[in-house]
Amino acid sequence: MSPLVRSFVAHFGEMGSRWGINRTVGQIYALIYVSSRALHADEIAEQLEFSRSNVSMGLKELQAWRLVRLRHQAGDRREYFDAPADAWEVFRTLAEERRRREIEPTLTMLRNALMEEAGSEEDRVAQERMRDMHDLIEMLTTWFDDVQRMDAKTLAQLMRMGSKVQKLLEVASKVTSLGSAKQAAE
Amino acid sequence: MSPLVRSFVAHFGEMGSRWGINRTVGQIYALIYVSSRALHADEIAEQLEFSRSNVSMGLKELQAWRLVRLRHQAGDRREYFDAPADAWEVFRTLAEERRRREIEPTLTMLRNALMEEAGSEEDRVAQERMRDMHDLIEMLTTWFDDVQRMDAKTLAQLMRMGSKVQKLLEVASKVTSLGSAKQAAE
DNA sequence: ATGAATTTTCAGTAATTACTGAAAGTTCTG
DNA sequence: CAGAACTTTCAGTAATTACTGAAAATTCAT
Repeated sequence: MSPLVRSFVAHFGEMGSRWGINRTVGQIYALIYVSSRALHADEIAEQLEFSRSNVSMGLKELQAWRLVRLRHQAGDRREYFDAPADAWEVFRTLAEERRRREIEPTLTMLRNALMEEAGSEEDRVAQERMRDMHDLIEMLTTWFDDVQRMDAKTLAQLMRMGSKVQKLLEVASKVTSLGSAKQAAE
Repeated sequence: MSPLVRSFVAHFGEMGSRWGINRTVGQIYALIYVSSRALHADEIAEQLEFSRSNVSMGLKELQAWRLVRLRHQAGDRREYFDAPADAWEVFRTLAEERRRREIEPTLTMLRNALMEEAGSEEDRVAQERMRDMHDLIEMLTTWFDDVQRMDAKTLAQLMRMGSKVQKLLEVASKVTSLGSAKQAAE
């Protein structure tokens, strides 16, 4: 492993452990991500100096996260793994998985809590806070769904605009049916 | 603690441990967040059945994340803690802290790696992947900065629009100087 | 200053999580 | 279908992380 790859892999190990992902899994992913070709488990074990079984478990987890893909090479029985190179795709996958694993269960818990009859003033306040949290999460995820549905071009355009979109919205509101009366008043 | 609060606290404990945050810290935060008034460390220790010192450490960490605020009550020497109730503010704080702790160091690492001379074809490919990742992260954070600078009204409007913003952008591009030639061609 | 009330630190221990090697399982080839 | 090539599982152990209680430090009132 070159020093370049080594530092990338090490950094991802550290970062992985700050997220729920464990260090070795982060390193395995990093190695596959920067690699120009698909790798098989023995190569990974050798390069990172992990046991073969550790690599096996790590790959299983990365597959569960859909961050790596299983590949087969003609005339070779071993399983090879590579990772999508498109960073935006990776980001999207991560977002989807986190949503499924963390966001959805949280929303379910909050909804259940909000269905309960508040037994006290304390509970009433608690429910109020939970409702705010629920509504924010729902808004953010709905919005993110919409963003995902946009094509890459629109998205890039929107991002490039940044806060200038504010101006655009102001203008837009003046030409929509709702805005026209307001425009006349101004 | 009512069953309502108990389940909220328990859930946050679980979720905390999936993020880098440890379980007890998650529970302490959850308790403070849903509470109608500021709490002091002994109350928290008693309610969650943690040792006083564990609570002390947890509060220190939550303060470092800027998720709780230290308060003083007149005529009481103890330190009370509460949490901002506005969910959007909480989200923003979390995003800022994660950025400082995780995103910025990652960008630094990537920039350093990209300054290095690639010593091999393998390194060249690795740098290419790192550049993609760097550019995506930078785009997302720049964009997020812009979003943060928007006022709440614009933001809500933008979110409510969701993917309909695509139509708006199409229209906008036709009335800008750059878009006018394109429009003529169509 | 004294000491009571409170918070923090930290060394030791408990609990959890990660990792390994050996064994079992699977898949393919001849 | 034997056995070679490869992957997975899992019980045991190592490493890490979390938690506690005792002691030290801080803060404040008198």
